[in-house]
Amino acid sequence: MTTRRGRPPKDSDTGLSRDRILREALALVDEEGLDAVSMRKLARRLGVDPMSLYNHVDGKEALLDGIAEVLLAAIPATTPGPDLRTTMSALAHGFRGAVLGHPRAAPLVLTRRLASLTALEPVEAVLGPLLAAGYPPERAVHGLRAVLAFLIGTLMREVSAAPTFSHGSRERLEELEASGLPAVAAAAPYLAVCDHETEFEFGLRILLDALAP
Amino acid sequence: MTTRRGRPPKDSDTGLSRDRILREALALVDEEGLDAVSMRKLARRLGVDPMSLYNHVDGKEALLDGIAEVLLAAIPATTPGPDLRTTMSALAHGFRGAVLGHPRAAPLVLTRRLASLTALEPVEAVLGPLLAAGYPPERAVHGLRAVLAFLIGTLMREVSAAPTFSHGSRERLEELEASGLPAVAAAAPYLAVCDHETEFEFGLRILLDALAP
DNA sequence: ACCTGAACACCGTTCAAGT
DNA sequence: ACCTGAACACCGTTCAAGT
Repeated sequence: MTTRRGRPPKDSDTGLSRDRILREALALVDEEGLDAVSMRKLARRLGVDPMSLYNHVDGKEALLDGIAEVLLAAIPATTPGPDLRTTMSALAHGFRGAVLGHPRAAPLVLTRRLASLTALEPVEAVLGPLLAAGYPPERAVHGLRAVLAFLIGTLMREVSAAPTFSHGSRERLEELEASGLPAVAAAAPYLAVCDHETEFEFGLRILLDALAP
Repeated sequence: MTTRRGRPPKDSDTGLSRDRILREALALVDEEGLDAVSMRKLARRLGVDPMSLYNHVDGKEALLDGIAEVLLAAIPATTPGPDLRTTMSALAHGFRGAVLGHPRAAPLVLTRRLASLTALEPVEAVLGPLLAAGYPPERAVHGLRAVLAFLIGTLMREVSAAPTFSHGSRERLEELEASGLPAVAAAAPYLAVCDHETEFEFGLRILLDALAP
């Protein structure tokens, strides 16, 4: 909220800026999905020539990276809790919350190799307590990566961009039962349904049991 | 290798078929990457009008789903081993091998919600031993899903479509050390490097310790 | 320093026509 | 049943021109 060098409020209406572009782009993704994003459509929404965007953003790929970074920046800062387990759990939930806040944009975070160092604070917040608890740094990093891999995989599923054997349709259940595969048939009622919340907690618990007992 | 109703060998040269299209598409992805895939370019490679593809494939999205299923079909059949742990480990390695066989196509498998029931045999191969060992089906499914989430997340990273804090560049190391974040700086040498093989084994071991002790 | 618009080389897909 | 090609409504980005 620092005043902006006396420029008139025009700035936030017609004045373009990387920030305004990224915010509008995220809104576009939220409303119409990732596939609907195009430089031209985004420019139309901003009331601007498509080429004007290139003054603030390095092309479409960079635009998508920018959106991903906006999401990452929304991970709430986490102060170390009473023990390792609760801080790690809080961070995992914070990451999940930030990503699920914009489900249609989520694949950008989960899928792109981000070059920048956004999201380094959350890493510090995990690594700090682990090191303080006496974990050797190498093992701490392995642990961090295992949890992160799990988070990325579950979130991809939650956001419905990854394979499940579900979405609870009646037919799905019948297909599974008729598959001719005995174990699949026996577990069909559970395969046909997927409660993301409990799947998330289940996997996270297992990992934290192993890492922060 | 069943003979094809006496049609001349022409079939595999100019004759189009879903199979030939998918094989050529996978080759195209392997050579030029996912972004290079277009119906028109694929048709050019097949020496055919772009519109001819639509006689065998339902559009571009369906084409990409088809490629993903080709990859999934390459998961080697796994016969149950001596114990739970080795069969589950074998399956995880089989999945990883199939995906890493076509790294540039991998995101298709890891990222798309597949409608079809390909890859149901691997599920049977995991669930069977779990149920036989007395696991309640609900818990078996949770376990399966936790492992799958981890696999998807790690593979996404291996295939370089997901965030890391590495690829072992000298500068990366220095950036991390200069980040001002003490734990990040302390663990910098390990953060700057990522051996996919050992990360994979580490995470898998933890999960299997919890699921098949 | 920023914005514009024409132009280029592409896309996926519909549709009517051919064999 | 399968293949074709013109046509439509889009793309991302370069480049020269404006202010």
